[in-house]
Amino acid sequence: MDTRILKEQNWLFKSLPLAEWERLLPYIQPFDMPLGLVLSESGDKMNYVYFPTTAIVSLLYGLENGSSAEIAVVGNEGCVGVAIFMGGQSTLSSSVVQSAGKSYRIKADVILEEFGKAGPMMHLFLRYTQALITQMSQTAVCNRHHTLDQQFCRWLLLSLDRLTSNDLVMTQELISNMLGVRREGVTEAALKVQKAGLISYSRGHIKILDRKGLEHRTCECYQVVKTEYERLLPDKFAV
Amino acid sequence: MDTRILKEQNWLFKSLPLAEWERLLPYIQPFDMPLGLVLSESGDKMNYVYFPTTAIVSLLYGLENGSSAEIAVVGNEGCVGVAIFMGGQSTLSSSVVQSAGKSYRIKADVILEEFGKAGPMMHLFLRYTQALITQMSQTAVCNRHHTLDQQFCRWLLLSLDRLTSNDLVMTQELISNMLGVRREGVTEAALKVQKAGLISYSRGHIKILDRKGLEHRTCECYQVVKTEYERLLPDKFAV
DNA sequence: ACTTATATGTTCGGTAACGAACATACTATA
DNA sequence: TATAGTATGTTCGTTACCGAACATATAAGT
Repeated sequence: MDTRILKEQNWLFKSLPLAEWERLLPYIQPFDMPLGLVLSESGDKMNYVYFPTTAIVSLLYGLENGSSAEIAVVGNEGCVGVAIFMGGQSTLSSSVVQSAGKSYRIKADVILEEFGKAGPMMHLFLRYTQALITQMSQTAVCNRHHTLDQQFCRWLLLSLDRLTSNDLVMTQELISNMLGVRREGVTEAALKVQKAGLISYSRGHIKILDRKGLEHRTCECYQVVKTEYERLLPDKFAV
Repeated sequence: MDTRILKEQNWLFKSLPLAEWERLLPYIQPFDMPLGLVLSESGDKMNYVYFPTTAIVSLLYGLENGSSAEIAVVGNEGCVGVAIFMGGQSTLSSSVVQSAGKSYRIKADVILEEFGKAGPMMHLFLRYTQALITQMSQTAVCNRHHTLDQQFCRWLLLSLDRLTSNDLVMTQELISNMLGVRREGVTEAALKVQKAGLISYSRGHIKILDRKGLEHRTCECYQVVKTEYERLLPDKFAV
């Protein structure tokens, strides 16, 4: 097994100048992310910043009545645990592995030490945080104004952008938790999109057949956020 | 007219150590905020960071179809223009004065200069930004799961917390823009809340009669965000 | 092969908010 | 005091989503 740590596997790593990278390298730990793993619960003090490579993590917000909603998605373009360097130590959101895969992690104090130098890493991480803020804001507006159909397509595209394959391992039940709607609603949306020939699925496996079609069917929110990510995180897709 | 600049008028100012404060002081400009003034439009490069004292600013997100939604509110606890020090220079949200009043502003390069020292000001501003992220996230979930009634009460309370009086100057039409719903919906909500004796209003003036009642009628989102603000911005209410 | 668990499909009545059209009432100002 | 402008109130049919209950179908375990 190859245990080398590859700078190119995460956009934040890739964008670090060599000096900073070499300072961090001894502290980078490989970390496996099985589906459903909870990296942090609402209000928990966070001990690590996680850098997904092939995994995808959802930032979720829960309500008293048990319902919840995803406010952002993090893949190999970013990191989980911005609250650590933002100074709050914890967040009210919880982070859950939405798609199994690999990641790296670094202890909070190591991150804080390097971040405090106010060098390239700080600026990089802050720019990423702003991209995250954009995603959260657009999600808020999307929740208000767009249909479940559109949001379902948007969610598929967000996941797709963070994977190398066209297959998602994800039940409709889980998607409904992310989107903060009923499972039945997702079933209806999925049926429509399948009938339109854009996806096919069965028992927790979704295959994307027509990506362009999904982009056409979703709301503007997907493209707006993507464009802003590309502005803030240049060459993201050259990873 | 008294043109002295008072440190106590804005929580971020108040929380700055003296050394930082004195470095900034020469660059602080008083700035009047009339109702409806647009501080920045979506995608504009921002030239100032604004620090409201008696004014309230809404961060709004617009969609292609002309509808919009408020994603956060900023009063004398914070500042408008976090994108400047986050490194993005611009945001997709626009900022509009929701309640007329006064503020201070500081040029972007002055803020960046002090921020780059990675001292107390940086940590303060980042902690505030995290509070803002919390507010945005909770708004996203609230948009998804709570009734217009509850959101109307929440909106009143958010404004109230940033004012000294119990009177809001605000038409139902404007509130509907903020909440991203129809004006008629706001009228119905306002009627119910008025019948319950919690507010009284007429033609753009809303008087809060029973604040506790509003807190009881709104969703958890209001208190959750307030508590997190108090954790991240200690002694906020000692301003 | 049989059972159990899980994922998806379908139906039904209910409701919150929508879109549009229109009615009323207060305010400003000519 | 007449008039125009603005803010609020009311109605009606429509729609998207909800909540619950139930039906089917595929996979997993023994």
